[in-house]
Amino acid sequence: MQFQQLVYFVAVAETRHFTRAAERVHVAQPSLSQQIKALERELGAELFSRARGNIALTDAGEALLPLARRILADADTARLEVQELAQLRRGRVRLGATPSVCTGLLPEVLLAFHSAHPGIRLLIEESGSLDLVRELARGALDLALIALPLPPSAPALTTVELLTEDLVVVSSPDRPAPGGGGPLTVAELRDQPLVMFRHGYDLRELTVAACRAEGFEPSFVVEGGEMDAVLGFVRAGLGPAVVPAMVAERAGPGLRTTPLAGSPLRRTIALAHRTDVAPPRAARELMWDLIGRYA
Amino acid sequence: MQFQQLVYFVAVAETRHFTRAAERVHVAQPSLSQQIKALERELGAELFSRARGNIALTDAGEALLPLARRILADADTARLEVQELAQLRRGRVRLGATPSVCTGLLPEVLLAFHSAHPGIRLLIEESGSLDLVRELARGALDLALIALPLPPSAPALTTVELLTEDLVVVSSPDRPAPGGGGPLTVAELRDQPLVMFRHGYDLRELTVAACRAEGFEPSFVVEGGEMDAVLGFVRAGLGPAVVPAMVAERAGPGLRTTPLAGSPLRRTIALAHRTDVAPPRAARELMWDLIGRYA
DNA sequence: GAATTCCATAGGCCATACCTATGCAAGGCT
DNA sequence: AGCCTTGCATAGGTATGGCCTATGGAATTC
Repeated sequence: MQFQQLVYFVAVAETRHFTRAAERVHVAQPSLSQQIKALERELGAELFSRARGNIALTDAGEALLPLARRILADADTARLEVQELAQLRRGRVRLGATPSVCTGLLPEVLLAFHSAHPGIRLLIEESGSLDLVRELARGALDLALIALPLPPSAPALTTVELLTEDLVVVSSPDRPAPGGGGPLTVAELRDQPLVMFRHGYDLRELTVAACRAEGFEPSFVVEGGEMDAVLGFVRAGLGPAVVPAMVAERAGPGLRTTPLAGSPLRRTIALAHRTDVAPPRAARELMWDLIGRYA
Repeated sequence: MQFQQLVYFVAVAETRHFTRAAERVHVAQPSLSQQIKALERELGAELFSRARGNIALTDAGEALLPLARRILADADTARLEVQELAQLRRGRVRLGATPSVCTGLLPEVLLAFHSAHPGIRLLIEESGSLDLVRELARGALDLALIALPLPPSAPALTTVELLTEDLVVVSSPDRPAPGGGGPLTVAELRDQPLVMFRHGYDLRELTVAACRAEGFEPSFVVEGGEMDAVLGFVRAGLGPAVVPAMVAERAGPGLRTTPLAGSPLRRTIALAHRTDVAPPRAARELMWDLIGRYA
């Protein structure tokens, strides 16, 4: 059984006429006759009663017709669906990102991507790098934006470095500037109880690690909030916080930004995906957008 | 798109392995690779992510898989249904017959046919010849058993004469034999009020026509019943009736059968079907049974 | 009865599906 | 580290078979 044969069969069934059916499907009449005959031979039953000028379906033809139509409709549907996926008219991207990335660089990229491909659903998972790597490995995510280096448990992931950004100290302009106004050193944070993120933010691990490298354990005024809450606490004057420069820029008014001297605190944001399976078409497109914009 | 390509595609999707999929569908691995590639080219999208030892469906492949399965299942269903029809494991015969034929010759034929082909539904329409011919022409019947000659309105029907049978007079043994015991002439029915069938029985038209040919109009004790009722009335002694010899034979005890002298009353039962369309396979089989048994 | 209509058949051509042999890249083993 | 195995892709040759044109043959029409 072949798709062409079914097309021919349906054409004859609908026109009740071999010659006109042949015209409709754009083949010579003998070719159509042959294929109908081949189909009949394969199925072991006549499909049409060929009375001169009165072609009619036999009972076997009657039984085949609805199935043939459905098969052809399914084939059309398949072509259409696959094409829509390929042309990014449909689909989804499951993107994981750390909270600071979600706040910082994602919004404008996602806006541009969504404008270009309005049919693609964007599913964002906001988690710590560790969780994101696990979700990637499980296949629950197509892509993830994480801070390098990868956790040691990382399975076979491919990473593309997108950007390295400095971390800065934000504080309330209503309070004395930490360190007196100029660039700060990490050591100067020793006496500054910080507003700190909840566990899971790699910013937290990064900051704590930098303090420990300077020989002290940082102290926290308050800890546990998400990005927005932390900025709010800082703005209210609870204390300074260490955030990515990009976040500080966008945080709006009411915050003073102080760079860290010699940029000892940086982080590298990378795009990660599984090495063993290529990301879906839509995800590859988003990867391109990200790489083109930042790398 | 071709059925083979879908078969190969499903095999690879299920085994997640080109080489094993090739074994499963009994082709060489390069052939399978080529066909998958051809399918991907036609659809305009990759269907598998070919990572060494980890073949996985892409999103396009995910979209295609359920449709491919359904198409293949439909194709199997089509093959099966058509075969079952062809092998008389399923199907139906719509058979029309006059009431006397239904009573007389149909039962044993239908029993034999049903035993041979238990999957075939038998739909009997019991009507007068005129109605049967009309139903045949409409395509509402596959076959009809009618009394010849065909009504003048008969469209293009092919008839096969099955049998010619004498009509006989049945009467109650408790009453004096009509005509005194020997064979009767039609003329002798002039003084015999008959038990007569309802309109629609060709036996009625036949009998009345024979009487008129002898120059008299028959009179009826009672009229309007079906075959069983008529026999019952005769058995009860209401009067004699003219019935086919075959019916008289089967009518059981309680009836006296008197032949008509010189067999002036006969009828020919024929099998009729449309000339322009061949009857379905099952109907042809039943035709063969009828012709083999009676012609 | 000649013409027309319409499906089937015949024969040649070419596309393509299949095969075997080989290439090439990635792990795994000694 | 280097060889071997595994596994998909590629190359080239063969043959099946689908499509074409030309023709046959039966039934209907004028």
